[in-house]
Amino acid sequence: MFKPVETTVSFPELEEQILAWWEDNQIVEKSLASGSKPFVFYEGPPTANGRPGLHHVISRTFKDIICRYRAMQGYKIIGRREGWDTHGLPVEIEVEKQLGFSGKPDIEKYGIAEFNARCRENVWEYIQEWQSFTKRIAYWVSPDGYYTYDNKYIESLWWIFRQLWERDLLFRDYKVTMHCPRCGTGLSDHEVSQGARDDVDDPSVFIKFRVSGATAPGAGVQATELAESLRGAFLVAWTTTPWTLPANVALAVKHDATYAVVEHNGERLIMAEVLLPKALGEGYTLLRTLKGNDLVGLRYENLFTGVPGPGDVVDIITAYRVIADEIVTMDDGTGIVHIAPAYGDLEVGRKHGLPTLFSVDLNGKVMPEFAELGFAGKFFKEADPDITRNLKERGLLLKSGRVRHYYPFCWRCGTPLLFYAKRSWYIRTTAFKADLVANNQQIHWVPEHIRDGRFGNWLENNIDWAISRERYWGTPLPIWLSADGTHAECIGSLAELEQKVGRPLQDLDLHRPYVDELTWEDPQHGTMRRIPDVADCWYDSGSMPVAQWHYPFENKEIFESAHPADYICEAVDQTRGWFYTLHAISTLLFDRPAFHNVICLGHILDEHGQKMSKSKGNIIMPADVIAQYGVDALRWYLFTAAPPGNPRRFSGALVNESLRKFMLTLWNTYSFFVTYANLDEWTPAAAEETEHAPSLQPIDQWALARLNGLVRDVTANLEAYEVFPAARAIEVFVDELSNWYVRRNRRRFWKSGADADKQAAYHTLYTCLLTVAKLVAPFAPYLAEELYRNLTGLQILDFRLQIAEDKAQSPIPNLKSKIPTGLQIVADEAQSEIKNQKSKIPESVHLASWPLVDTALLDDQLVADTEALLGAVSLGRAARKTAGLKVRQPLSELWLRASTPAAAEGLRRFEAELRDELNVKAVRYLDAGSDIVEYRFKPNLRLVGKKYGKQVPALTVALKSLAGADARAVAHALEAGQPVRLTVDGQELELLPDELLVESSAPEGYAVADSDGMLVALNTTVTAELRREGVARDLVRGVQDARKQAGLAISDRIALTLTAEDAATAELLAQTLAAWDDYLCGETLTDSLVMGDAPAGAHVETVEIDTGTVTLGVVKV
RNA sequence: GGGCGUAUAGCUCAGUUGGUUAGAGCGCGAUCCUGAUAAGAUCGAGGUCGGUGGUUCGAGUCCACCUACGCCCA
Repeated sequence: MFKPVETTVSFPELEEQILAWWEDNQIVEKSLASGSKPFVFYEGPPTANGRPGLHHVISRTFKDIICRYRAMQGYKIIGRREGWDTHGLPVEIEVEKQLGFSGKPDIEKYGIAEFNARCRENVWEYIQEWQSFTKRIAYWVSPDGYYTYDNKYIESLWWIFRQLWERDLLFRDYKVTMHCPRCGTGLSDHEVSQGARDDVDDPSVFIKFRVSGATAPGAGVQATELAESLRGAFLVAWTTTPWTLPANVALAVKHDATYAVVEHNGERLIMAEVLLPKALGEGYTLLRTLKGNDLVGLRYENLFTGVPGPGDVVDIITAYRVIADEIVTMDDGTGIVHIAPAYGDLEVGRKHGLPTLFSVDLNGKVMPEFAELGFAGKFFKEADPDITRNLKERGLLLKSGRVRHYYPFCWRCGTPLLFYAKRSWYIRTTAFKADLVANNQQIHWVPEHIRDGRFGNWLENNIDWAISRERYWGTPLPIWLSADGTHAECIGSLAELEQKVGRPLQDLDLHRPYVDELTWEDPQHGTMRRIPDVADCWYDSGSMPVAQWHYPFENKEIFESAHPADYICEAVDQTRGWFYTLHAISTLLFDRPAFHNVICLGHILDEHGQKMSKSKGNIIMPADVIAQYGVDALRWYLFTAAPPGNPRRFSGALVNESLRKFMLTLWNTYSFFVTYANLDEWTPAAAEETEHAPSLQPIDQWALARLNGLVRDVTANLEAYEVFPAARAIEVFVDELSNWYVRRNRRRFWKSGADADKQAAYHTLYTCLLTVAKLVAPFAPYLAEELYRNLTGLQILDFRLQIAEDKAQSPIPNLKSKIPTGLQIVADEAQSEIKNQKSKIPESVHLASWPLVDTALLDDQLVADTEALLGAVSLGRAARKTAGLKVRQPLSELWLRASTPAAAEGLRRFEAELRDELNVKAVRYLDAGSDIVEYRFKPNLRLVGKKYGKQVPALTVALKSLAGADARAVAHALEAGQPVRLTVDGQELELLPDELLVESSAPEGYAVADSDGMLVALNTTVTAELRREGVARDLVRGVQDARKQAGLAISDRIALTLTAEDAATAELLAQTLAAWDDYLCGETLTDSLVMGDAPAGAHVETVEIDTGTVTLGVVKV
């Protein structure tokens, strides 16, 4: 007995009920605690200061499905817990907005302690929404999670810093940031893009740099000779920022571009040949040309003398030379680019070993060192004319003008921004580039192209990781610097810090400003103070494998068994975010990857392919979709819509399609099964008795073979983290189960009695449904649970237990409300007996075992034969369509030709199915012996192509020209499995049977359809006898329809009256009934059949037969 | 500007190592089937597989270049 199942179902309601049941029975907790073999998962932490969106649904469902799958396989999932990213600029900006702040000075005034306290609260702003969302989408993680602002978490981060420090991997260098000289703060990329304009009026100056005649160290003889010959010539560079010229240290050329030396107004100028006309117009004479590479190493006389940064020792010999770099383009200017690392070209400078020189300070003022030149103290933009005038006076200005172009401004105050090289802390990842690349090769990426594409390239072009941020709400860098700036220490634990400051710090909040207040005296170097920077918050999340366990201070065993992860999953934008930081930290600390498998998700777009954003108003909230269609439909859509790496367009309509196409199909099959199983009082115990029983029909064997093939394929795909093909395979199976197996076998279920054949059908369908429920469990956890718990009998056991408990409590229990309609339960057992039965079955599908393939039931040949059968059925219907013969009209014969002898063999096996499905009396096979058709041949290109190559076209022609007796002879040979000799281009070839494809013409007078080498021809002659049989079937259908319309139960018996509208119809009716009245009565449960008008109260319907209308009257008896 | 990805029917998407007539679902039109189904079947309209060139007996598939869009970086 099963709980009755209605075909109408509200999935959102069902899901809410199951959710409540999960909670009442601690299913999540039990699942989290289950398993033995370890499987390691890392939760990539989101920030809870925004609301969860669809992109969170997709990443969480893809995380969830793999964890569920592994749990069902008996793995103990380590790290299946919440994680929260709590630090960083986005949080600060949110709080700044709330407080109406416009920059760091406001924060300092407000107080760092209060500001950070607000940040700490802000990160939990939507935590409740996140938690209920997580629960509702059935993302099963332990709420006992990690969060990055926790003191313990930070202590682990400090430990990592210390490891790096000891290995000299933490260092200080310049970093170019966008800096607002008025606000005195760096700006994030986001802020910069808010204030950038592309029509800014700026100077456009062409500067001459005099070639000194010397060369940089390491230059060869040729370069030395060239330098000598070019002595006194000018390299011409172009800039829109003359204020950066005092910081110039090099000139860059493009290595493979052509440069010209020209005579112009009595001077020799050097610049890119293609840009000569633009820069100089007409008045010049070409002297010679050179490649960019030839110029490399030339020295020139510096225009000004830049100032080294405080504490820097600069080796000036490395400056004022020509370098070749990829940043140089031939788009505008002169093809020679002026390089000032301090103000934007830092990477170029680092790559070529150039010094960093300054001329403007952080307030945007020209430094006092330039006082003699008259522009010291000027705001940098205002120094432009002075510098230009100075160069003009010295004869170093070729020409000057104005230009409109892109330039960034502060979004708050409108001040032009400086590109400014500031002191910054770095992790020396470049020292491990080879290891980063090698370890990446061990990672299984889905999709694969990320490994050597986006991620691989990123690693190949690795730059040191700038780790420090001049901000407030973040992990404080544990570096203390002496007052004289020469001594630094990195603290690796709280205990060490306590020792330094000489007092316990148990109650210390490891954030600014509290850690900033801790100082100590160093005997040699004076007071040690913490540097003010905090860590890049990507460092926080990338360290989570270590820090989430407070390693190495606690949980050593857990950590050691939980690194690397077996699986992680996030969207593609994390290649340079979390994926990279995990990988980098793991490689530097442990020399191994942080994860073995990763699914990299594409972005979710709206239905027009636009990014979802607040400003466009096209955001779809997950809660709305879930309320309408349910979580499973949404999840199923996400798994089946597209491979996960692709971007996907989203709309509610698409989710609805998943619901109708997949979920309802499965539900209705399930409902069909339960309805009839209950009528027959069939139980799973009966199934065990008929296992492998000979009464299994071929179609049962097919269903079980298909099912086991499905288990095999789904398992293989999930093993490879290929969720999309796994889900699609299930979808196809469910469709075939419903629209082939159930449709073909309905009669076996509703016939009376309980013979072995019926048992076989129940056994087969039950096995398919229960196995599918388990396969579906990781994908659609609610639906699977409902199916599983009813099919295993657990739901009924629960009802019985409920009744038994109520009876024990109250002598007259009122149970009606608790039992579904239609369910008869008599529970006389003791509670202990029911509990005993329950205990034998895992209580939830998510605690059940993943299905194993029963290889004995696999039968690829049978599956292939059925596929051929389905193809033949489809062609037969098409042939009927063209002939205008409905399937209800029986026909005498069908001719069939398969594409290969093997396929023909398979079709013979299912001849009965084919006859029945296409309603024909006989199936005949077209072979070489039947000469009603002409044969044609084509090469099987897949085989022949590789073997014969260029001869293929000639072979095709030769085959095409075969006709008549020759063709028949070839067909004979192929059927006998013998090779065929054929002369092609004067050469005799021997073609094997597999290498040819046979086609044939349609027989005369038949309705024909063909496809892929298979042909079906129907004899369209309808004899009087066939016609009567057709009419009988029309009548049956009409009566059945009338019964249904009259609202009769399936088992109700009726009295039937029939009236024809005219004589011809009456005649046909009479002839039909003479032969078919038993059939009609039997099919429709008719006890009495009377020709004549319907009695009063009868349900009346009409049915059309060949000659006219017949009126039916149906009365229940 | 660079890297990566995507481009196939009106829409959403499949398309195995290159192979014979490029598919599915939705939508539209028509017909049919049905005592599980909110369903199903068949047919039809709808494709220069983004473009150009190349390799090959043969290209949606491989290569080069170009175009559009997306993401990341500069």
